[in-house]
Amino acid sequence: MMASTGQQADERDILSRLRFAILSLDLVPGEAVSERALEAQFQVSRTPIREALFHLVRDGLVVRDGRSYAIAPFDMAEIDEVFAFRDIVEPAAVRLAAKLATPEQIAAIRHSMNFSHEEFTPERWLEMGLDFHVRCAALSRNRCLETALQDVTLRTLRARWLSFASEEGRATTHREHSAILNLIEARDAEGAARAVLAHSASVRLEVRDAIENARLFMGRRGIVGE
Amino acid sequence: MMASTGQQADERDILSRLRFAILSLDLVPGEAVSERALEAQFQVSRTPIREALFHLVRDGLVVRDGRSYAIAPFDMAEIDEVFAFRDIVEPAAVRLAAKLATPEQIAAIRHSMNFSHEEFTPERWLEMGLDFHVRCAALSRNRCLETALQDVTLRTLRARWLSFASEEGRATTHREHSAILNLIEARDAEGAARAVLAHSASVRLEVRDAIENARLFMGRRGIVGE
DNA sequence: AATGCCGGATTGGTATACCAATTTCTCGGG
DNA sequence: CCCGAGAAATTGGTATACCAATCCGGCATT
Repeated sequence: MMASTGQQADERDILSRLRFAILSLDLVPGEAVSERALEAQFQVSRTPIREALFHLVRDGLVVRDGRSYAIAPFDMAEIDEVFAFRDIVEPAAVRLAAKLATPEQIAAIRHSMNFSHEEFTPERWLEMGLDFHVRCAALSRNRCLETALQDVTLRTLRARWLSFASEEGRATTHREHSAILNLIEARDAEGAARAVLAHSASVRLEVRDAIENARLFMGRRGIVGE
Repeated sequence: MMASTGQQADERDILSRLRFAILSLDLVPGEAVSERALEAQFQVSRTPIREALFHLVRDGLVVRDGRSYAIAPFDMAEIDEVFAFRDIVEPAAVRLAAKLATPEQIAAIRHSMNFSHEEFTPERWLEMGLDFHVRCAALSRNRCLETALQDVTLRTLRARWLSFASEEGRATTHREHSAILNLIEARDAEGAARAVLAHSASVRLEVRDAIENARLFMGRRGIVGE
């Protein structure tokens, strides 16, 4: 069946618990799930399970085929689309951010960035939810940009989770994020846009590697596309 | 209480019925709603009502303040953000569309466009749901672009509904849409991008006008922002 | 042995019952 | 007349019961 994660009734809400189970590959990509099985596993009734599943479908971690649910497989094609999309939207977002961000906002991002980097635990990294890119997008003062980036960021959540397993990957990310933030602070819109594109390209490669490495752990159904 | 729309139990699913009630201003922007009141009005149990409300919150037609629901007021600031976002994303989408669209896809869009224009009924226009912009975005073969445009299009749904009350507004829209589609067909990526921007600007003005005109019908809570 | 049909088990969708928290109303004291 | 305390009603959140559709397996027939 499944491992240790979700048996005793945590305090955390069911959405977080389910998401964690998916991200940690406790629930296998490509595998079918049913509301009732989850109800039994997580010891909550179907109503909140259903609600959580809605969110997870929306976030792309669960897919529906007709009436039945399945854990979303890794979709290489989708990942390419996500990064292509980000390359359109994120440069525009940081250009605006470079114009509009206040020093306080920048400091706040830098603080939580360092905080979560120095004392890294999967739960914290996940709980904080809004990550760097979403918070930068928020600096653009355009909620559409912010939520679009958030949606799209969520779709690579599992892959990033995989690639964040190594301290090295985290360090690279932290360095590039710092650089972007500095450029925003310096009001260098074009520089920030370029840095974002470069960062995107490197993360894209990392993510694809991480999935390839995880390929062995997953059945043929676990990875699709391309 | 409320007008004629939703009393007898239609066949249509509750999400459509609720959305229609909101779009037609049967449910007043800014007004509080409760699951139980809707349950009584629409003669379905709270479970599907909750589900529908979840979708409507996601689409921006309903807002949550703490635990309670309210019909989303028109938000002028949000509308500006929506159009700013579209001006970033849509040109990129049609550029890709101009590269990738097949003649069949273009013909399909043109057909349903003319179809829904010639024999216009509010229900059909609404039911078809995916409208021109979303379908064009789909031509980019990037699902992120498609869903981002869809999300953002939904957020101006009520405003466009208002502006589509006049045959004149519909005709203008139809003409501009045709022009964009022709440019895509001609593989003129830059021309299509320019046409989209021009169209966006004109629609933006139309939409703001429509809301201003509707201002009188709505209480102070019905319009916020700016 | 292969196939097709039937029945039970499982599924998601819906209705309803129950609860705790919040809001609203009322009524008494100042 | 105003204000506040407490009770009653209303709210969203959750659990559960019920239903119809679907899926699956086994048995009978060929």
